[in-house]
Amino acid sequence: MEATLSKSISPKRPTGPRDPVRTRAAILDAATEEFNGKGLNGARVDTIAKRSGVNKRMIYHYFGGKEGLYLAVLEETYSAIRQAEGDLHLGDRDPIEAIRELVRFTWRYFIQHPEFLSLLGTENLHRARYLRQSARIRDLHFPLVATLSHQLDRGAAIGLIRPGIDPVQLYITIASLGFFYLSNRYTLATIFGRSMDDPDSLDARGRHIEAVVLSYLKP
Amino acid sequence: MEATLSKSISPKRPTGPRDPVRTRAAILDAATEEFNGKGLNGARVDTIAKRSGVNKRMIYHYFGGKEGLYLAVLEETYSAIRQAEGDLHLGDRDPIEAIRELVRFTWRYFIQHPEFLSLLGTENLHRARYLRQSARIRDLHFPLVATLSHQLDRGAAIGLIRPGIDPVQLYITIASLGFFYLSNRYTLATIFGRSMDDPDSLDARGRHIEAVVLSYLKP
Amino acid sequence: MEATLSKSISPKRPTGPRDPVRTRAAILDAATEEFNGKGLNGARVDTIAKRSGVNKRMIYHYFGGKEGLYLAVLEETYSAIRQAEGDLHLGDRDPIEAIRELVRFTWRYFIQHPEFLSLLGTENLHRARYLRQSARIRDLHFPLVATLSHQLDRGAAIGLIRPGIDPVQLYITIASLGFFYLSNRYTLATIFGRSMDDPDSLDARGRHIEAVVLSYLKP
Amino acid sequence: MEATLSKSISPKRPTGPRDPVRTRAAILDAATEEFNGKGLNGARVDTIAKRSGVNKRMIYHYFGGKEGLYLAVLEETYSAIRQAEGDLHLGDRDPIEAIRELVRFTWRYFIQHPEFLSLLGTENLHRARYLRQSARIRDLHFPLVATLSHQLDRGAAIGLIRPGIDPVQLYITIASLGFFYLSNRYTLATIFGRSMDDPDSLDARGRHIEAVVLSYLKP
DNA sequence: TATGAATGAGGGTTCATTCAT
DNA sequence: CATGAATGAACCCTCATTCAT
Repeated sequence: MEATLSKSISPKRPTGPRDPVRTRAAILDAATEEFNGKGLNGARVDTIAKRSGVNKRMIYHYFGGKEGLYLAVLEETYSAIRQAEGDLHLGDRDPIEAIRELVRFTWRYFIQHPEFLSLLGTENLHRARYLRQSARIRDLHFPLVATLSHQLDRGAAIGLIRPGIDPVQLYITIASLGFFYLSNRYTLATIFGRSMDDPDSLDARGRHIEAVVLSYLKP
Repeated sequence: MEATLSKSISPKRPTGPRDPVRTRAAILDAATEEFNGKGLNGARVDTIAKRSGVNKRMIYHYFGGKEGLYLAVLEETYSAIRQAEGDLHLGDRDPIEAIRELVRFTWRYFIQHPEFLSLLGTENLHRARYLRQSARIRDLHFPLVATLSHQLDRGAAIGLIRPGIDPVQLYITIASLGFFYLSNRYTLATIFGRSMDDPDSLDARGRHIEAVVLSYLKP
Repeated sequence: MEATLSKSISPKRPTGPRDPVRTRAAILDAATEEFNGKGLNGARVDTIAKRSGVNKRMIYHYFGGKEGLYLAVLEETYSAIRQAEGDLHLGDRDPIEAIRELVRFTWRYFIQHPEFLSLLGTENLHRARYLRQSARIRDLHFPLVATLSHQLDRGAAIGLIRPGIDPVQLYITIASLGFFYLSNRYTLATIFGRSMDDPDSLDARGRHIEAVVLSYLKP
Repeated sequence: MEATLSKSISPKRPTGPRDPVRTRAAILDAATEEFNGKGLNGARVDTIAKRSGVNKRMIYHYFGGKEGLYLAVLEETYSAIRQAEGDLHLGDRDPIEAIRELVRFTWRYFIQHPEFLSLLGTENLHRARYLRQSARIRDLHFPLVATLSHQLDRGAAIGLIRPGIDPVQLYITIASLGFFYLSNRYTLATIFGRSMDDPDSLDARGRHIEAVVLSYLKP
């Protein structure tokens, strides 16, 4: 998605006169790239302006400032994953299948969206000071919990899933197993002296995660 | 440990005349506190100097600069957890007991040492650029892997543990389940609208983690 | 020229709103004064900013940094002397006359432009590390060598000038005789206990230089 | 001379306890090297201490400070060239021969002692502020002027040398022709795009200088 | 005599943001 | 809507020098 945007918007050519939508998108896109891997403090407003081919002043016009821009990026990022998650229609499947699919999707999404991991890391370093200001963010997560809760109940009722599992706890576990591996892969590779990045390692981790979660679901 | 040092060294009083060991320790201590929660870019050398009660120049004298100091903090932090881990003497216990103890210890340690989580987050944002320069770091982790491997083998031999478990994979999982919850508790609390910090929640998470890991070990 | 600029731009009054050309010139002017007599290391960016009446940040905006500014000053300085030299139209005169004029001009120019001497001294202390990065500098000196070469050939052909004189060697000699006297006048005055600065001494040196060069030209 | 000292005093090994003469010499030697090519501002007291294998405090003990050390280096440097010059016994030769020998010696000495050129450049950048404080410096130069004056008079009396030549003026010219070429060789090489450093170029310049001076002497 | 830890005053540079056009 | 020159506050780091041992 990011690559697509990068391709469609030349970083050198100005966005052209008077195209607010495009200007806004270009800024957001460049900002996502810059905040990812540089953090909030490390990111440079100048770099974002240059990369987006937009005048620096526009960032203040559209987003109020660096922090406003950062929050917009954060919201956009969360919105994107929940959107993709919703497209899975997990509610329509069998309980075990639904959870297995969520596990696989989460792992895949984390691999394909390093900016999601990075931005969350940054935001937690700041103790969610910015995310907390978001009005939309809570609502974005109701469906996920509701669906998971529904499937756990159904699975427990027919004896396929251990009863009493907290859906939030379970989701955190599903996310944990992939998130930590990927976001900490650099230090992990260093301390264990072993690549974490190559396709084989990623596959092995994916299978391991699935095994861990499904073992836990068993009654 | 940090708390202890913080208490014994007044931030206002100078470290006293000519006490290199104490000066070095005071700097390291203040730096750990500053890098934790501010990150590498956000941390201020001036603040570290002021908090440690030593002249700013001494930081350059002892650590070469901000980055050298940061690396020293990182090494110290890793060293501390591996040290505490070693004190558990996991090799002397029964396999399941040893792993259960490692799970509990890890969770406890993460709770009590937020600076460990924070520093690792920061270092991974920088893709382990600094940690990679450390010569000692690999050696620090041999014992952990060796012990875990040994216990997994023993457990598998007597039919108590599922065979074929990769010890590194397992350790990453054990760490994941606590690390992600704690380091991301701020965004998690925000998106799920539920406290993650109170004792009850921490206890519940601890029990959940233990259940997940032990389910997975079962043959 | 420098004096003129210094007069026209008050060091206290800001350069006025939004006048890039003037801002750039003001910085360059103040920098020439500061590098002259302080050297590269001794010069202070703060002083340059203050003297030029512009914000310190602008120096980085226009010149990239202290060293970039220094190189710009260097190029400007070289450009100025070659420009003035070109205005003599030495190619249009008789050979001996042309060289005599070059000798006189060079001496006069060195007296009137102490910053030229000083900057070259500084740059040679640094082994031309900065000048070497200049793309324009070579081209600036082609005409001088060409003209001198032409006149030496003509003079030799009609028997007025000793044949076989290397134009570069001759130019270096012409410059030497004035440059060394002026740039080293402070130590020379000290070791010989005799003023080198007063008009009479300067006149005497000028006549001496002319005599030396013309003696050498004779066949 | 410098090389000799550098060889006899290991930069790593401390000068040993209680050897004032050796300590002083080691500092002076390292300082000459550091001031040469770095200038007064660019030179670092720490570097001098490290290179001389002597504690930094000793520099303050023996020379009072950086500037005192610099002056000592300056005096030492002047003293060395005048000493070597005196060893030529120019007063005992024929006039033309004596001057030719002085020209050759000066050129050779400048080539072999780049620190002499560099230090004089530095000192003149500071308008001889430090050298002027030296009590010895004047006396060091009497013999040179006296000898030169004597030989010029003798040569004029027997019709071999143009009468009325000012010995100081002549000496400055002799020094100029070599000094400028060597001290400015870096910028000269850059602007003329031609090496000034190789043996052939140095030889050519030496012959040129001799020709210029001798042409001028002719009645 | 000798050591090296400690100091305080700045040096160059960077940055988010504002302002005139 | 758009530009990029201009700003001032800090930030990291350096250095000559002094002090306790």
